[in-house]
Amino acid sequence: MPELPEVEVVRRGLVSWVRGRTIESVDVLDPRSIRRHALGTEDFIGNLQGATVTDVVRRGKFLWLPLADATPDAGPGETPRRPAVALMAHLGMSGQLLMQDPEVPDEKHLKVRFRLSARDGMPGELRFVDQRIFGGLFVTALVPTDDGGPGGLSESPVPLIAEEASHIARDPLDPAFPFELFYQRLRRRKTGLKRALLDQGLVSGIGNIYADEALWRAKLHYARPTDKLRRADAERLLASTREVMLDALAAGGTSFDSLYVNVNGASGYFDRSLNAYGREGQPCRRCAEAGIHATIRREQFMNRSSHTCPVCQPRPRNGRW
DNA sequence: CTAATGTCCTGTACGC
DNA sequence: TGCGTACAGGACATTA
Repeated sequence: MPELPEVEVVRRGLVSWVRGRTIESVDVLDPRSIRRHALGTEDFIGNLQGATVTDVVRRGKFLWLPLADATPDAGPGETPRRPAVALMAHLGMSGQLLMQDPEVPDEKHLKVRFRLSARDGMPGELRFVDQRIFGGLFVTALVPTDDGGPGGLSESPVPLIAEEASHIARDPLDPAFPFELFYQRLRRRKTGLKRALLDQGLVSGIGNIYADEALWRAKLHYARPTDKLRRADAERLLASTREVMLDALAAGGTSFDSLYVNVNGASGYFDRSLNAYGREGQPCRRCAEAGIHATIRREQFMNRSSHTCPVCQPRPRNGRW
């Protein structure tokens, strides 16, 4: 279940394999994986064939490969022949981007194959594998951004952002994350804290797992009203998301059922240090250390599971906080 | 405009 | 054993 740390692990893993290489051919084995490409399979392939990958860039959980035309650039002062575009990827629940030798048999859920120009010692194919098909690929325009580039943790940020990701907020690990703007928007909302954390337009990169982990770490309940949240609580919560994500990043991403693996196919192992998510019925570690017996509780919220400690994350009463 | 709900998907786990 | 059902959830469309 890739969230920001997993997507960033994929980005870092991918960049040295694909930068500077040309897409020679594309196989779309399941058109459902490119359903967000409105103009269809032929147009998708036509946009990619012959294009050269210049970078791998991330905003929130969106990942894109900016493309350059394979043909020589237009002369000075002339307009480029084609508008700037990128190959966009979202991993959804179970998406993987794998570098693979052509000899390796197709994965069971292989959806799209890219044959790349040969390079010594490097696998010849980039493969998009996705079991649950919540993820997908499409071609998007690159457009100017007024907030200093895509941000994220990209190595070479360019002043262009993928159009389909331009509504996505910066993430908590982004040095340019605008805390004041975030806090003001949070206060203007009338909803629960977790719902706001999962809104990628407010703060990006957080999914169900890290939302539960960050709320646990900050000792905040998911239903805390956002319109009354104190600045200190918001700051602590943001710091908690950063800590959880940095731990996961250091471990190479989280993995639960081996659906998620990084670009080279290796699973992460951060799941062993989760404190709330998936720990229903088990003791709250923080309370246990204080000599208090408390059991992690799982509740349905927003059609998904929320994990809290009833002792150190008390439910708000009448919204009076 | 905001907030909340429904939809897309497949594989696994589990009760009977 | 097989069958049905619940569950996992990111992003966006739809509804209120």
